[in-house]
Amino acid sequence: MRIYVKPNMLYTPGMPRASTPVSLGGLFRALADSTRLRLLNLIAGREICVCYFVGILRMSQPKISRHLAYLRRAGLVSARREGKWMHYRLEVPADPAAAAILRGTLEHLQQSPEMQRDRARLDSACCAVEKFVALRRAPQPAVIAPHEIEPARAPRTP
Amino acid sequence: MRIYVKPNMLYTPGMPRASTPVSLGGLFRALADSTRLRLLNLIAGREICVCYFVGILRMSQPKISRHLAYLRRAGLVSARREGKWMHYRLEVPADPAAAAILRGTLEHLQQSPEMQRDRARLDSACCAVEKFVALRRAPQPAVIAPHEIEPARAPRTP
DNA sequence: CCGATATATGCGCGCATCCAGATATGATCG
DNA sequence: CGATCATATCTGGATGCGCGCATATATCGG
Repeated sequence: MRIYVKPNMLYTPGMPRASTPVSLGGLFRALADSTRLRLLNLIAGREICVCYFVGILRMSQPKISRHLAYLRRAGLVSARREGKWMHYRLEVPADPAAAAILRGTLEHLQQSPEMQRDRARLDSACCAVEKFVALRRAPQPAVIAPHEIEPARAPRTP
Repeated sequence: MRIYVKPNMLYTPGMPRASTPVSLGGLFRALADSTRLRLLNLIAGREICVCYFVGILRMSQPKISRHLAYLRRAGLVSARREGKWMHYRLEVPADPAAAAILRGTLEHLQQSPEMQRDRARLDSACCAVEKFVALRRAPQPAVIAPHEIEPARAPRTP
């Protein structure tokens, strides 16, 4: 059940090196692009398939895919294949500092008008798929339980 | 009382465009470099002169100066000239989201061993200047009152 | 197997950003 | 003024990174 990492997959230059232990520098590099911020904003709390991103952000599919790959290499999202579709979900960095910063960032993003618009488009796309997503039977985004994406919120967990 | 911006100063390419209203993307770009993170870690809470950075981080003076210029253009630090010396201090972004993220980042940086080492070197440099700073009479870093750099932190402020 | 579909990757361009080394600028001192 | 010091900027080369376009890969339906 490998998660889409081909055995002979080349190192694609221009991607953050660390994949699991996101250093803060790596985290910020991953966040330093508005397309990736919009993707993260949409992905927060749900598991979404790529076609929604393409339809909602109205960007080319390779561009979306490339940024998702960047986020995947940075350890901020993970992918699950289901048939033809790839579902992305937020992945909480192992480094607690990085996790806290990411969480705070996502929180602040929700106050941006553009981000709210994106989320609204996603919500309506879930009810009227063909309106935004040019795909016939695109799978619905699945909401993820809050505790799955907001770790270490509790005071103490041994 | 212009703050070191020469009237005919060229636009230095490769710097973030926005200087005052730091968008989140701009903030993250400014934070996406480990040298700048180390500088911010040292600068947090003090007003420091450039020569300390050079001595403590053991990097070339132009490199330090360039990253400080980057941070200055990003609106994260400001500079004050005093004779030959330039003193840098943290500048809180106008955007409250950016300010919160910056504050949180600085907080988390303090837990990194490398950052703690840097701060320790700075502390001892204040007592034994010539040991780290290769300058004759380098001015001492001045501590800045917490409320000046940590806005809206607190119900309580001594 | 074949074609369609969903997604990922290769390639090339252009600009941003890194760095080291050289040099310019601004201030102080003799 | 001229020397010196602290700092900033320029130069040039290597690399990072975003983009569009073309193409590869994986899966599904017939």
